[in-house]
Amino acid sequence: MKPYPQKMNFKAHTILNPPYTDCRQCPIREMALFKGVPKNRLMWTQKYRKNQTLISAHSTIFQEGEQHDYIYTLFSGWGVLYKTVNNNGKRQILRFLLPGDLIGYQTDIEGVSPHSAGTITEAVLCAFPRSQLKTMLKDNSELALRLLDMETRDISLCQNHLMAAGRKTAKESIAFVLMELYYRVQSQVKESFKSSTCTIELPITQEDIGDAVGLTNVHVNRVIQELTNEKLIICHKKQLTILDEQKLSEIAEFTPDMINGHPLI
Amino acid sequence: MKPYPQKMNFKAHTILNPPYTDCRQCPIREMALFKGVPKNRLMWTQKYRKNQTLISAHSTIFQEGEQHDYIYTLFSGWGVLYKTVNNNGKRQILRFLLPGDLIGYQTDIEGVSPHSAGTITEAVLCAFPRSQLKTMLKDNSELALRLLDMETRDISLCQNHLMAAGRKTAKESIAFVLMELYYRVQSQVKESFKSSTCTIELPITQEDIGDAVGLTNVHVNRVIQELTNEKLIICHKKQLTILDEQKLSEIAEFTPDMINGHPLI
DNA sequence: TAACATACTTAACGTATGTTAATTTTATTA
DNA sequence: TAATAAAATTAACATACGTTAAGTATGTTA
Repeated sequence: MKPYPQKMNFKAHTILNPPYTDCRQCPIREMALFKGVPKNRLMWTQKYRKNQTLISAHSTIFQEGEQHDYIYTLFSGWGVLYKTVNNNGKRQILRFLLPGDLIGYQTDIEGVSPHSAGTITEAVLCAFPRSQLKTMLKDNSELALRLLDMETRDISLCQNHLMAAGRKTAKESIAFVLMELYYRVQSQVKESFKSSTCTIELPITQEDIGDAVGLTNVHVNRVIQELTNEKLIICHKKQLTILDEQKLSEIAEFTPDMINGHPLI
Repeated sequence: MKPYPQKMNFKAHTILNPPYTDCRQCPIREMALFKGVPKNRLMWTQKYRKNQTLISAHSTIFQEGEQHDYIYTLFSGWGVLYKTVNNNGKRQILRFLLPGDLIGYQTDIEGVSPHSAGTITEAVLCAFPRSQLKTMLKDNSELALRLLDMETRDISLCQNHLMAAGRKTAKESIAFVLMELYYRVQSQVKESFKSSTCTIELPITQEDIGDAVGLTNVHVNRVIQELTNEKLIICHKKQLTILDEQKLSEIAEFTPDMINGHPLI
């Protein structure tokens, strides 16, 4: 197997054009860290935040082993958190990042990140200095509790993910990834749209799916063909349609409350 | 493969003989949740905690899908956090539990646990009502920050574990598990003993190791024989000796600061 | 100490998934 | 629109790990 390129095919962190949004007007705030903070107390966010940055697809946000002084909120687009096994050059995707997700909070005591973060699609990031966050958490226990909830959700996602990678067959774990992403996306769209469609935009490659659960792109393709032939899904041109939610849930052993049981809204 | 028994061979949660320890005198407090709380403010812990319970080896603490009103601190002994794949009966160990570890904080919004917890050896647990903890966290931002640090460490452990299960070979991932446990145990013993020995008590079975990284007990055995023949380890009668820390670290891609970078003491 | 259960060890064989490589489809850029 | 790169698809073949099973060592209980 061709090892995952060390220098990535990612273009270096490219800031294309920084737009700007007032935190008080932020349409995704209820999914993000500052959920529930009253608008008149969003002064500090306004004061300390960097302007938003628009980043091209397949860029690096930060790399494993690096220090970085900012923590980020994904405002729009998809991203990915991953680690690379140096011995064999393989990549393990730890998590797909969707709007509202916090990126870069985790570091060791020296501020070094244990994983890399990058974009999958073009994306907009909000940034906040880590030092400021620490102060804010100390002074504001509600914010600390909110962050605690987010980290607790991340542990649950990671544990489910671990079970998929460690103990599920290829078919089960691929079904699991698809269902998880399907529900995470669905939980972000408005209630009114939720039941109206069973198709989502899925901007990831089959290699990404494989790197999430420890399979090769070739084998992921075999399984996706199988799921397609069984009329469980249609997965084509970055669109995923779930044809048989019931059966797919059984194969994946996925229940919607793995997502909805840890709501971020 | 024989599926992991649904009803476990675990004896039902057996309280053998409840000892008692004053929180203010607790010898492991610096590794546990209440680290750093001044002794004169440990009143609430004294007031609300249940007496310690001594639990026999291979018992269930709580089960996946159950509600439980207490959160626990492992005072002594080893435990394990796991999930079971219903489809194929396999067990995925999420984490080995060592003294100081917090058990049962994670639940969904209805208070249902996403995983099971059990003991490996005889163990002593401290218990605290979940409802009280919530209040304490709100009133005491230091405690919330401490819990946040513990959860952040758990995410890191889980992410490393995920990489081992998903992208490492059998040899690499088994070496990884051994190194992680070796360092976690070493980080718990006093500084003075640290360098004096490279042997630890390892009370787990080869099946446990397999269930942690997605391998069968037979294959774990093959690899352990291989590591033994290469004079990297001695693993016999629940004792593990690291003969070549350097080489083993390279195989596992394990660095001590994966543990020490998130110190709980 | 005997009897039993659990864990470890080893071997022979099976299979799910990996590897390589060629072809086709889809996306990107000139 | 043509030219090129990236992703998906398919086939033939290779292998790391799983399965089964039998034997040995170790731990536990009567």
